[in-house]
Amino acid sequence: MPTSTFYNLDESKRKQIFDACVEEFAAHTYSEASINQIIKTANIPRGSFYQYFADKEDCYLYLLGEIAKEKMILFRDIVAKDDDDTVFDEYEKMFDQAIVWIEKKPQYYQIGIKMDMDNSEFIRKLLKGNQAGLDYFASLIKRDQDRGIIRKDVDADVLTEMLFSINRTALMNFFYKRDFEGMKKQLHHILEIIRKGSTTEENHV
Amino acid sequence: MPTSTFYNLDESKRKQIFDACVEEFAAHTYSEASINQIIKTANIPRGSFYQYFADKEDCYLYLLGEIAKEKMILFRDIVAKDDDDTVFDEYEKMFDQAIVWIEKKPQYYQIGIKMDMDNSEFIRKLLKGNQAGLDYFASLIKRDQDRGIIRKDVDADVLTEMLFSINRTALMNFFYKRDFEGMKKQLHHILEIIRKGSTTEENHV
DNA sequence: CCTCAATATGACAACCCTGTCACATTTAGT
DNA sequence: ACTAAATGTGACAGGGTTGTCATATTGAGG
Repeated sequence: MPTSTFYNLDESKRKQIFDACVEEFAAHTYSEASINQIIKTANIPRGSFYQYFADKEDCYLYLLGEIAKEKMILFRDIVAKDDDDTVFDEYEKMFDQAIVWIEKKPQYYQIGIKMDMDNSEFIRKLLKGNQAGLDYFASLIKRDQDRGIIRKDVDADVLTEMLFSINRTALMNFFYKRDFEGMKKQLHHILEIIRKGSTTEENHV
Repeated sequence: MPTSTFYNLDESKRKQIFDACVEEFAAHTYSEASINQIIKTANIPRGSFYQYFADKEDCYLYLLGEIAKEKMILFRDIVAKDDDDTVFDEYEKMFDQAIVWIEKKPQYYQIGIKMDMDNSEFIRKLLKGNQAGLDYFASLIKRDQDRGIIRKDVDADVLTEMLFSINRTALMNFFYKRDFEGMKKQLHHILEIIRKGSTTEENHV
């Protein structure tokens, strides 16, 4: 937690510091990010930084917290759920949301990428708790198996992993190429393959 | 290139240094790896390191070269090709090979993982040239489309990316869990889904 | 106006790192 | 045995990092 001193600051100064953190943690891994750089960008003296944050970890957690808040606000009312949606439909909707997020705040997304790239103990612990999404998707798949949409011999966990693995790659690609329509089409195509397979009917032995 | 002095060393001493490099670069990213640590592990003085290698890059390239040599030797005669193989069969064989490699030399594989994690200019350049495999697979897919095994409306590049993305995730998983049979089964299951799809026939509209 | 707490500040210690270089030692050839 | 080249060596310079702390400044209440 940042100190009360930090929260007593002008909002403009707080933003100045926040922005400097975003810039640094988007450009570098947690481990590689430099407080020296942050204070230089934010234009505050070294001592002040430590008046506001206990240390680098404190600063990083603050940053993640703020980003999570913004994300919450952005997506609060956007989630249009349709009970007829299959897991694939929901997946596509989620993907679209992710793309909106990336386009709106590319730097925040890059912070996530860099977070994934780090393998310090601190970050590994932080990432551990992030597997709720996986369970949610596995449950959707099971639901669709009960509805008779997905074959029962498909392993829900395996399919979940496939979807997440592909999602990761696709978002990464999007991030670098920024071809919104192309990416949506490509993902749709991938889901078609996962739905119906890639081989001709004769080969569905 | 290491200096001639290095190659004039006893093989045992060279191995000692090589092993220290493996240990360090398996545990840390290229950027994070420390020459200090290497010389400590190899038990050689600082000056000697620079008598053998121009710098860290030189040392790393030497390491990669040695590993590539070993890999070549290991796989020289193992590649049993069958003209009736589909791209999926070849893919599975490749996966098996990768698993053999990981089981034989887990540290070498980890060096690869750590290499992927680094994003220094030097490593990025190094990784650029590594996309030959992708093209090869795309060509196999097109071949199977001509053979009538894979549907023509499937985009070869998209399918290639799917396969590689999944491969990556699967190998990563294997690396951490080391469940050989489980992993093989899981990959087979994934390929079944990619072949035949995951939905019931009624839903193949 | 004066005092005391809150806040600002940059020099500093302590710890990393890499690459160099003058000097010591070993080895090979005459 | 003597010389010259090859090799071994660790102190050092110059750069980075984080977190601390004594001191300066500011602001608010009596």
